[in-house]
Amino acid sequence: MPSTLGFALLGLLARRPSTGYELSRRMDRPVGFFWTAKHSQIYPELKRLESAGLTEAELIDGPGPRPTKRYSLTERGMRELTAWVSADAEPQQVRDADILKVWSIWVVDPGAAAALVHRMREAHLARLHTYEADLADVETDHACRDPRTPLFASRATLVAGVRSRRAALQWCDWLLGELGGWPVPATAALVAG
Amino acid sequence: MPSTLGFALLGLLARRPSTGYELSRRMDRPVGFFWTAKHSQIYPELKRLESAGLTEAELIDGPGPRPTKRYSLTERGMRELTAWVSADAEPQQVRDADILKVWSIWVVDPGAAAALVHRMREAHLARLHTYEADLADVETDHACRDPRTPLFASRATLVAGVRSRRAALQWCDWLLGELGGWPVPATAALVAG
DNA sequence: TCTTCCATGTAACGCGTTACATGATTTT
DNA sequence: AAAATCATGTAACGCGTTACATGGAAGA
Repeated sequence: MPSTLGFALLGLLARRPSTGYELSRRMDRPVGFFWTAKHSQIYPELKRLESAGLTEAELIDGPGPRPTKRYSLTERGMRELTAWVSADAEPQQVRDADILKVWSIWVVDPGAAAALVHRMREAHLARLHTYEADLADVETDHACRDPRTPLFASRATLVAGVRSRRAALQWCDWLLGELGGWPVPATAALVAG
Repeated sequence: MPSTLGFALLGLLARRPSTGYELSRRMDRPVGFFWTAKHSQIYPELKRLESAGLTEAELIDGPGPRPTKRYSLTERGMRELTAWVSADAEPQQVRDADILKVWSIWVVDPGAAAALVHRMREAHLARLHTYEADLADVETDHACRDPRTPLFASRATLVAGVRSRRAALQWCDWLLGELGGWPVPATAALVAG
């Protein structure tokens, strides 16, 4: 069975055939918002998928010193993809370095803590704007309402992004409120006075 | 500079000194909700932190065949931790296999898609209950309101968990609504009729 | 007696990032 | 002429998981 990256590539190829380079470009967005890979990981994985019979390659004209291959899904590849989508997923554990940092936020004074949360808030806000712009773009096509279209699925992931970032923003605001009501250390108090 | 796991361990030791085994138990919750590690990763990392002068170990009585060491933070360790908390973090990229799966959800029929989203919804709900229970426990102690206490930071991370899971639940419900309005394939239609 | 828990480690492997390597075409 | 872009790969390294190894104490 392919790795998670393998299924991401199968998902890209199910939408349309591509070369390795195109796949590494297409990984950027919107799927790259939730799963990323560099080209150095993509090329070997494509070879593995091909030798597993899930994709097939056709040699085409290309610029570089090496031959260019256009990959597409085989029937077996499509079956593997649908099976993976339908299958029960074991619950994944979260890894969030920001929240880990907040878990140790008590070691700095509330002023420095608030500064940290402010920076996190701005990062979430910037990401929210990106998601919203891409979502607006997707929604100009009425096909995005039909669950059988790739565009519907892209829209669903972007909506997930928008909602999670809005929740993160609200959490930052809540946290700033909690930090704000407390006496600040000497330097900050002097500035305030 | 330590790895992210290193800072997680420094954060644990800043709260109280512990042996390697205790640290691997304490990684479970609440910090483990957002960063996990197995004991096989913790023991070598503790050695690295010690040789970097960020922690120090004291030999104590223990059961196993090997000597037991109780680790605690040095002054330098505490300084590294506060510097890391205060420092600007480079934006981390998200990795979410669930959303990746939804990004390919268009390859299955809307009935199977809805079943998948239902299972995701239940997983989020179960996690939400865990977070809420731990949060209720933390909030019995009034120290959780003071930003200079470890309990405040634990509370902040648990609130983050609650809010993100609630957002995920609402997204699942939205997605089920989008999937629901569409004609289902033969077998499901027969059951409905 | 068998299993579980306590307790500390090492080894092998897979996934992911950074860096190295090559060379044509297009842009500055 | 130099730099960026197109384009495809390999190598080295770090982080994380699974499996292996050891042995005492407590409970079923």
